[in-house]
Amino acid sequence: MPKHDWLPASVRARAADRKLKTGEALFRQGDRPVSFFEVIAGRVRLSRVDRAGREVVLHVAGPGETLAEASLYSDAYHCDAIASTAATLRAYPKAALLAAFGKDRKAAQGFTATLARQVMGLRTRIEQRNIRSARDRVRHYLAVNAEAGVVTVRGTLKDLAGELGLTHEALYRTMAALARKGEIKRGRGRIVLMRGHKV
Amino acid sequence: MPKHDWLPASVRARAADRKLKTGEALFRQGDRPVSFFEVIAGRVRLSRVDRAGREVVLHVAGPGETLAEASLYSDAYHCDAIASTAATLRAYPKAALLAAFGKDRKAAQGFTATLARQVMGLRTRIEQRNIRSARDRVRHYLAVNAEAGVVTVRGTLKDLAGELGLTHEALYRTMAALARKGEIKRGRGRIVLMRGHKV
DNA sequence: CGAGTGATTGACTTAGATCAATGACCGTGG
DNA sequence: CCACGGTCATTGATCTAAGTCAATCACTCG
Repeated sequence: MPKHDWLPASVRARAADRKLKTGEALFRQGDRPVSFFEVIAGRVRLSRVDRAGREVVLHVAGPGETLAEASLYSDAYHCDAIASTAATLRAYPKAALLAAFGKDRKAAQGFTATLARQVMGLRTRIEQRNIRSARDRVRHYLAVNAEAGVVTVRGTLKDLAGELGLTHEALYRTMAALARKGEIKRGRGRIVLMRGHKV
Repeated sequence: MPKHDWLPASVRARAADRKLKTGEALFRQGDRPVSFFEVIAGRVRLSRVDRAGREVVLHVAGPGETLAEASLYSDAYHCDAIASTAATLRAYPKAALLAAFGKDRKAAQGFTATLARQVMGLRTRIEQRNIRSARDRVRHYLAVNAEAGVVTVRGTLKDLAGELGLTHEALYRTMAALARKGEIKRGRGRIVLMRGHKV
């Protein structure tokens, strides 16, 4: 997860927190962006309303995620941001941020590098979703996220299931099957990949 | 799709094209990045090899796409890039690009804005993949990509099926069903959303 | 005029979603 | 201190939507 360590102190100092109740809007399509947001707690969804009047969700941002970064470079939001749960947001003034980028080469570069890394990570996740089989999807996830053959699971398995685009039941079953076959070993919060198992 | 119009002429001038045969490597994990690549034709996959010796694909880049942007800010590739088909790549020297960003505020900002837009687009695609039902997935796609109620299909429907994470058969059937219900009207290369159909 | 590919539809199969139930583990408030 | 409500983890049974295999038709391109 991005640590936002590229944020210069000058901008951090001017951050303001804002709380939203469920269903409350942070901004609406067409509003002029004055801030750049980071989700501290809760969940906020970005959505549009289609011609048939239905809401189309573009993204759901959770804690640690950042919101509508493209709006930093445009003068109107192109979607609504609405709290899906009670939520706390950290608002960084857009002007201060842009000014900092102008002055501070490191800050601008840090921001760009963060985005570049995000792009690559997101593409990897999409690639993962192209895998139909639950087993191979899990294998792909494990292979991509392993450090020296060990995957550390942050959060609950239910969350992981969501990230993988599986139901939690499917994930439990798949993990159980892999463990049964000796492909992995499970411990609290960590999964060890056993190398050399027959494919 | 990104037009790369933020690329300053100074960098464009120093671009060099390179052709790869199927299976040929553009770069390998650990190599020092000297260029930033754009796919002109063909397909190139980014992948790693896991502990069990299997290749894990991180991303497949097609024409117009850009490769390993994060490597601009790191001094070693963290994956291999291998041509999946015969391919043509455009290489922009990393040093020239970075230098241009230092001098030319507009260029740096353009690059960052492009990345920001990509991040949002990719997140929307992931959101779409969270939708299980083929019908709703197609509906989501149409709603997100419609301009004034009309979606222009670029490329073949098979390609679109791939982008949606569906088999082409499933897509054909779903589209036929939506057309039958009067939800959409199809013409060559375009799909018209009919508003006011009952949900 | 074939050969190759996209578009389309049918029949069949299956993997994974859904519904459901149970046990383990908290935290918490009386 | 413990009983209770909540969530996670896990497993079983069932069902269905989408994948797979297959065939046909319309094109386009040398």
